[in-house]
Amino acid sequence: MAYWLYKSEPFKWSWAMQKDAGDKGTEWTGVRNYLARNNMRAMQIGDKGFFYHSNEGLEIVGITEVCALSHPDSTAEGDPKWDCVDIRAICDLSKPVSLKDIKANPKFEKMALVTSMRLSVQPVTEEEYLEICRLGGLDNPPR
DNA sequence: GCCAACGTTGGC
DNA sequence: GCCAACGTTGGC
Repeated sequence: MAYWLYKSEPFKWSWAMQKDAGDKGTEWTGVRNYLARNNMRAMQIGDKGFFYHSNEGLEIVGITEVCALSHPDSTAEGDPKWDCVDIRAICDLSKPVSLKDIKANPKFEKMALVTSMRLSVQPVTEEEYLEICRLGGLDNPPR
C-alpha cells in the first residue's frame, strides 16, 4: 500500500465535484508530466491519497483511493505517452490541513509538497500520511 | 497579477 | 547531447 497526493485547482475540478462523482470515481486526466505519470503507473488498486486544492484554498481537503489502474488518458487524443488512474473520494478531513501548516511543521520538511512544489501527482510517505490525517482530525485514517 | 521554479522544445 | 528560449505551474 502506497500513499499519494493529487493537486487540483478547485475552479477546474474541486473536491466537491470529486465527491459528486461517487464510488465509481473519475479518471485523473490531464497530467502531462512524466514524473507525475510515472507515479500514477506505479499505483495499485486501493492506494490512498490526499486531495489538495492548489491556487485557491491551498489545503488538503480529503482522502481518495485508486479504483482503476493506470490506463490511457482519454483526453490525450490517442497520444500513447499519457496515462492516468481512476480515483474516488473516500472521506473528508474533519479539518483541512493547509500548506502553511505543512510548511511550518518540521515533520514535513522532506515532503514532496514542500520540496517539489510543482509536481501535480506526488508520493506521500506513511508517516506523512498518518500525521496529516491526525492533524486533519481523523482518528482512524483509512489504510 | 507577478514572478520564481522548473519542465520541455528546438537549434546547433 | 547541450543549453538557451520558452511555456506552464502555482505560491504569494
